[in-house]
Formats: sequence, C-alpha cells, structure tokens
Amino acid sequence: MTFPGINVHKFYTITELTREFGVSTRTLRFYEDEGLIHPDRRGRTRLFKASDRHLIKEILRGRRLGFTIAEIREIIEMYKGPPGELGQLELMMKRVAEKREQLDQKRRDIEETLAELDNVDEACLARLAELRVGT
Amino acid sequence: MTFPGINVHKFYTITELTREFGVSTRTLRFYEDEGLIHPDRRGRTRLFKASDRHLIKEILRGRRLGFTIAEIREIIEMYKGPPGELGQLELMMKRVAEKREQLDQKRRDIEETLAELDNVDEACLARLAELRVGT
DNA sequence: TTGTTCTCTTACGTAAAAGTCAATCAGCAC
DNA sequence: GTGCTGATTGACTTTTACGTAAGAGAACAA
Repeated sequence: MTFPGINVHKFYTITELTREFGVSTRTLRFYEDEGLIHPDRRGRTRLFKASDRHLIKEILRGRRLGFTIAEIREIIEMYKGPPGELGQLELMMKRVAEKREQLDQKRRDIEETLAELDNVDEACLARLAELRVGT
Repeated sequence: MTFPGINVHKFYTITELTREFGVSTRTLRFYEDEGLIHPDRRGRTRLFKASDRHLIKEILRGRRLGFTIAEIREIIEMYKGPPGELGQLELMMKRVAEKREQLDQKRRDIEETLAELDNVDEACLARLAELRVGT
C-alpha cells in the first residue's frame, strides 16, 4: 500500500537547507564527509531526503550542546536501531546510560547557571531602583 | 570585625587545583592569559584564592555546556556586579536575557535528546526480550 | 651535593570544525 | 551564443583551546 503524498520523493537542495538551518554549504558537505548524512545524488548534485534533513536537526542539536562530531556520531549510530547480538546490545545500553549521565550533568550545569543569572538580574533591578530614587 | 578562619588567606597551588578539577596546568594558565582568573603571586609562583577556585568551577561548567571562552568571559563579567550607569545596566539586563534564552534552548535540546535515548533504550530492551525467548 | 618535585616562561604544534578561494560544470533566460 | 545562478571538488587557511617540549629557578630530602 502506498500513501500518495507521503512516499513522494521530496528532495531538498543544499541551499534550501542552509537557509532553513542557518549553516553554510561547507558545513553540510563536511557532515557528509564525516559520514553523518548520506544525501542522494543526481549527477554530482546532492539531493537531501527528509531523513537527511532530520539528521541535520539532530546534529545541530548536539552541536548546541557542545558535543563533538565524534560524540554526535555515536548518538546518531544509536538511533539506527538496536543490534542483533547480545554483547553489542549490552554495550549499546551502557553507551546510552553514559550519554544520559552527560546530559544530566549538562542539565545541572544549566540550572546552576540560570540561578546565578537570576541573581545578576535581581542585582540589576535593585540598582535600577536606586537610580530612580536618585542616589 | 574580623572572622577568624574566614578571612584567613588560604591559597591553593596550581597542582592542587589541577587534581581537584582534572585539568592541566596549561589550562589554568591559559585561563589566566585569557583574563578569566587572576591568581596572586608570590615571586613568580601563582597562588589561587578561593574566588579563583570558584571561577574555575564556573568556567568548567560553561565549557561542559559548549560555551566558548569568549562566551564564558561574558557570563563571568556579569557576575562582577551591576554597573552604576543606567545605559550599562540596561545593556547588561539585555545580555542576561540573551544568555537565558541560550540556556533555555540547550535545555530543550537536552530534553529532546533524552527522549530519543529513551526510545533507544526501549528498543534495546525489546530486542533483549526477543533474544531471551529465543528468536 | 645530588636528586626530586614543583613551578615558571616562551614557543612551537595540533585537532576539530569549519571558512575561503579557485576552477569547473549544468541549467535556464534572453 | 552570452550571461547568470547555483552546484561541485580540492586545496589552503583560520580559529579555538589547549598539548608539548625546552630551559631554568626555588625548595626540600637523602
């Protein structure tokens, strides 16, 4: 059964994606070189599938969080479905647990930083109030 | 009024701090070069105060979150207390708001990534169950 | 004294993640 | 055809955040 409009091969050009995500063509080609995405080709021209577009989103998310390309690759590999063999399966679950710890650490770091920014903000407001009264 | 045990100048050597935080001496000297910390000197030897130690914590926190040194410097500058002038105050509050947005974005990124890791974990568990039953 | 440990400065090296530049090619407008 | 736009590859350059090595000085132990 096919779903019209769903299985339609809608491709994105490289510039469409650079505009959508605010990155350069160099960056997307770099991600391809790194094996993170695998756009199709028509001749030499890259044709990005919806799945490529989605992967780019994930890459940029990882980038914002300060993960290296190597770490992002690790995460992306996990999304590719669980392996068949038991040992590999256990290894993957260990890796997932590790990533989770890293993310939890980052989350704590964010909360702490936000708390300190709150202090800064309060100090600013206090100083503002002083100024209005006329120091 | 002085508080015995509080105003005591307890200094840290550079290696004490490298061991505590798991960074190299090069890294701490680099942070000084970048103007992020300002340890005292006895002769040429650096003496790190409690405030330096605390700043190092903040720097490493920023680093874990993927902030550049320049961005970390911006944040640290904010902690130095609100400026006296009105224009500067408003500028700082704008900067605080911007950092907060960045941190909120990172937080969303973390939640999304964690959610996907949950999926991976579930898939792994499902596969594990299959294996136990004997595929 | 010799050795070990810690520290310093200066300087060159490096890995990651692109930026930038040059030359080229395909498709379309006029 | 000519010109423009957007795509490609390949190579060189840059920035960030340190690593690493060289050479030297102070402090303490055996």
